[in-house]
Amino acid sequence: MKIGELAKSLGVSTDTLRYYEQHKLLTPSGRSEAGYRMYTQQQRRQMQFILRAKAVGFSLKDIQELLQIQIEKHQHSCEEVKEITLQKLHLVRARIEELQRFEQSLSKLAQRCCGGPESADFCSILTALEDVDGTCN
Amino acid sequence: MKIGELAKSLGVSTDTLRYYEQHKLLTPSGRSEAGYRMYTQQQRRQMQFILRAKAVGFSLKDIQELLQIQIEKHQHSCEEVKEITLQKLHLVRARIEELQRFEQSLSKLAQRCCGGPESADFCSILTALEDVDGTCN
DNA sequence: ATAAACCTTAGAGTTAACACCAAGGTCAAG
DNA sequence: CTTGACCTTGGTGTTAACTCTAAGGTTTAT
Repeated sequence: MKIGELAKSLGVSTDTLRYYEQHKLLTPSGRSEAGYRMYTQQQRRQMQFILRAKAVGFSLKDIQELLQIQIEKHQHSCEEVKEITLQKLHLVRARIEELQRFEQSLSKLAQRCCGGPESADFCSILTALEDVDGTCN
Repeated sequence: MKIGELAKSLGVSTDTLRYYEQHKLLTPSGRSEAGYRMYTQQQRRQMQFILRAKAVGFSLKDIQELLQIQIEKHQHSCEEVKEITLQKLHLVRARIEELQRFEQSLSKLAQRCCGGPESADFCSILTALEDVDGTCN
């Protein structure tokens, strides 16, 4: 299968497939006479693995590791795989907490602001950001 | 006050202050004879405004808008300010939801994996990522 | 035979918010 | 008078995951 067919069948761009090749995530099985990249069902499955891993939040760098392990499964342990997963989980949770702090601050600011058409001279949002004691949180 | 003094008093780098100047967030009040940037208390307050806005999750681009409004308050309405705040709030919430989906998937994957020292041949995480019906969510 | 659709490489551009570097000028203290 | 701390500009580097462009070769359908 040529790059365009694989791309279309998975809903990604050909650029993405070439990018993944460059970054050692998916190597075509070979080249046609004209130099075109050729892919088999095996590569298609690997690309699906990549897409599923992306869908659960793994970065391409994580996925590289996971692929390495997947390809040589019996040389690796469950522990390794779980470790990668847990690390990502912690990272995601930390980011969620940071964003939740933002959410708290922003929703409080928004709640206290009348949001009307009057001049912003006494806007509570601006005041909060200006003043030392403006409650931004 | 010179750039280094302002920077130190606010816990930012001089690079940051120059960057903000380039991006129209904070312009020094003038230059000394030697060409050094000079700042007044007014600029210091503006920088604090910027830092507080950053702390609640606004991007520098948002802050540009907010500053514009703050500087010419009576030509703008509360509505505008609240609109910026609400837009950011929606964006933050959307990002949180995306990350929470990641969190769900990752924690389920992690829970089902034994994480032991045995070979990854039958690792449930890898299996989930490989199979069409592998429950990644 | 030619046009449309596909493929190739290499490289630049995108976004955010800085950090870092080089080469040089300035200022205060001892 | 010299050392060290500070300042200047202009430029490059960082991270992630692509996207786009240019200039050209290939295949397929009519």
